[in-house]
Amino acid sequence: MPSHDKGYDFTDYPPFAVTVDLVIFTIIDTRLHVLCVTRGEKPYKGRLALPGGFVHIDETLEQAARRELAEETGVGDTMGHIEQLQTYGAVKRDPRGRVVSVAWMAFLAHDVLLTAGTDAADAAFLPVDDVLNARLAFDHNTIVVDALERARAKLEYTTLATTFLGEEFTLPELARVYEAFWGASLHFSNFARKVTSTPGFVTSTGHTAAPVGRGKRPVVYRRGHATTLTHPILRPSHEPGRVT
Amino acid sequence: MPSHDKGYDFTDYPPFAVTVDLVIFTIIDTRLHVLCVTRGEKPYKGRLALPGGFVHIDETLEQAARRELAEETGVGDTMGHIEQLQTYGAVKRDPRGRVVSVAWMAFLAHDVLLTAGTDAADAAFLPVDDVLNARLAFDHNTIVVDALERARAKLEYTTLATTFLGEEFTLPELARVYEAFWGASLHFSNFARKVTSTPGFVTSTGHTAAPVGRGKRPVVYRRGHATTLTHPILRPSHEPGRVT
DNA sequence: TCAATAGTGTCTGTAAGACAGTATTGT
DNA sequence: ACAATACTGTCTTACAGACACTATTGA
Repeated sequence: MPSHDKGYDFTDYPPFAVTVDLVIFTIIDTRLHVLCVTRGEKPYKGRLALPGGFVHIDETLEQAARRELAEETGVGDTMGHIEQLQTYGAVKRDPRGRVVSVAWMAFLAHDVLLTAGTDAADAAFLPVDDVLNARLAFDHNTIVVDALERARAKLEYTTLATTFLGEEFTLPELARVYEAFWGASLHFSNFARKVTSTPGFVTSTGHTAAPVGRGKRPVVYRRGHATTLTHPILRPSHEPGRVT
Repeated sequence: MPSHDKGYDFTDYPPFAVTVDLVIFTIIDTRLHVLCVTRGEKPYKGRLALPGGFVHIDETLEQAARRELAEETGVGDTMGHIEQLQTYGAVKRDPRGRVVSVAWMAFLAHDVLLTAGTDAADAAFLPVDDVLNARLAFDHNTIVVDALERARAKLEYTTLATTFLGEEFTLPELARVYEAFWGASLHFSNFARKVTSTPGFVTSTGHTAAPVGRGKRPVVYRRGHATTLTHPILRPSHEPGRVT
């Protein structure tokens, strides 16, 4: 029990445990995947769960999230994208006691994951549909649903789709990121025109990549400096994101 | 220290305190206000702060937020709008020890506040600019900035602006809600056409209200069933919301 | 009558969506 | 030659923004 001796007492607060849980998205072979672990301890032993763990007493929430991310995937701080999602605090969400969990969402390129050595043998990327249909531990199903909806919405008005790709990428590859998230095939010709005409979204490298199958060589692009889109790339469903 | 006797121990988790803090917005006389309290205890005694308090061991985070909202304003659960904003967990954000705060944002109509009796004499609605310029306790300045940006963005693509008004309202009143948040005068004629042509945004009552000054009687509307807007009402600045 | 408020009508520029057409590649 | 991929061009429709104009009210 911490006593900081500053003229006031702090011994009578309700004792909580605080954890972080991560929804780590990546795209493997045009399909969206989420990192899951199999729990080796009670409670929910043997069940699928999101990676996460207790926040240390001397680290911030973001440090805890990045630490867990590094432990499970091996990627460093500069890779990809991470942001706080929401905090879950139902009274009985953890049978061990009162645990509040700060959920985070991370976007990673899959080729980064291949080079980064992960020693977590119990962790695996599963297709998002399989994760949604599985019975996860705790309230992790809810967290995945919330993260997915938030991620889908953010792709519309940010340039974060590029974080799923390497340093260099082609427009068809970028389009497949959107399609993986939205589950719909978008009109590529209009997509390409929109992306290239948005200032700061992508910049051409001038050279082309190897042809895909028997086709024209696609132009190779890099990320631009823009982070938000004035004119969003809307989902083909034409329905706006449900916002909570 | 809770021991639930389920075959595993839970005594070695780091001890945290969890609080909720509320950014309660309302519009008074066309200006945006935020509820602030003056702290009567250490730390930061005498300083302005956001209303909030410790989460009880047997209540959810949302219950704690709604309890604090009711304590400070006297409004019930069905009034206005409340949503979770973000959680703040810097290591030394509270000098008493390790406190994680779940921030919430609430939208309330001012006339509701007048009828609801509030017994919190230390609480007062202050103009948002004054709050932003004041040195608040803890990291509450950051929380207010984050809440304001989130609120401004949500007005664009939701119908939440109506939560600042009574059951019945006029289009000029609704326009002034947007102007209060965005700090810019919008083109009212286009605004009125857009609002009335958006299905489910507002429904006309058929009758008119008293004239404002020497002018035409405005038509009285009620809220529609829509919650999100397919075609957002964009800020006149034409800059999209900065998203973090 | 005048000024202030609350709209309605109209015009223009821009962007989205559909889709035809062209260029480049492997088989 | 043909099919597959990666674009470019064009057309239509819709909406945003600007602004002129009308309607109603009090001073």
